[in-house]
Amino acid sequence: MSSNVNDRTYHTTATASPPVPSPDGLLMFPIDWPRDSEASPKPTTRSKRRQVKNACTLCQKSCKKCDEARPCLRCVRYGVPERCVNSQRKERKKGTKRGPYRKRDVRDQDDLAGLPRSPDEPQMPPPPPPPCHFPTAPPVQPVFYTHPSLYPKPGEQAPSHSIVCPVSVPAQVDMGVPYIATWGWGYHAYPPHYQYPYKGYNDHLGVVPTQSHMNY
DNA sequence: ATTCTCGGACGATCAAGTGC
DNA sequence: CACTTGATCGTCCGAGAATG
Ligand SMILES: [Zn+2]
Ligand SMILES: [Zn+2]
Repeated sequence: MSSNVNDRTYHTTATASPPVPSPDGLLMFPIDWPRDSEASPKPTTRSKRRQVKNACTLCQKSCKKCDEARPCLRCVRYGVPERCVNSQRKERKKGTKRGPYRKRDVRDQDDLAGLPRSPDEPQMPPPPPPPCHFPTAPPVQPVFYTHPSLYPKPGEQAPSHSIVCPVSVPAQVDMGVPYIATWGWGYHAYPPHYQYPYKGYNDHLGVVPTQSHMNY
């Protein structure tokens, strides 16, 4: 046991702080995710991780935190609010036999753990693969822009301007949206009909270009 | 150093089982 | 019927790999 995973102390005190060097692009910025309503004064008490009921497809694909709003904060931050849609949830299986239940006070006999509930109940032999991470990303146009209204019309000159973004954006963007990061407070915008100008862009899993992809 | 991938812990949901 | 149990499904943390 190298790092006790039960020891997770979610950053309950991470509110209104400067950008932190986190590998997570979005969370590098002081997005004040409401961890738990009653944030205990002591960071020693682990607060429960709050999950949204339904992440958007892009956050889901990136295995990153979403929020209830549509468009979600991530999509807004990355300038693709129109692509922020709820992911589909599949219906739960019905008709599965479960066998008799145990009572609360008789559990924790520690040898009961792992034993089948019923002698004739095979209880889930093959665990399916984890649902996280789409096998393949849906085809996305490798383009990026700040807002659809900013698209030049097809045939126009390639934009050499840069559009100021009111919020700074992270260096790492792993959500499945086309986006170009900038290091500072502005970023360039390109209309969808332009070719992706960067090399090394990995469209697989919807990865988007980052600082290292920029070479112009 | 920075970016990206993804294993798996954790949380939410809800049908099956239980008791009245 | 309401309540409890626990399997299932989904979210997303964060370590390690990959890349420049
Ligand atoms: Zn989202
Ligand atoms: Zn979204």
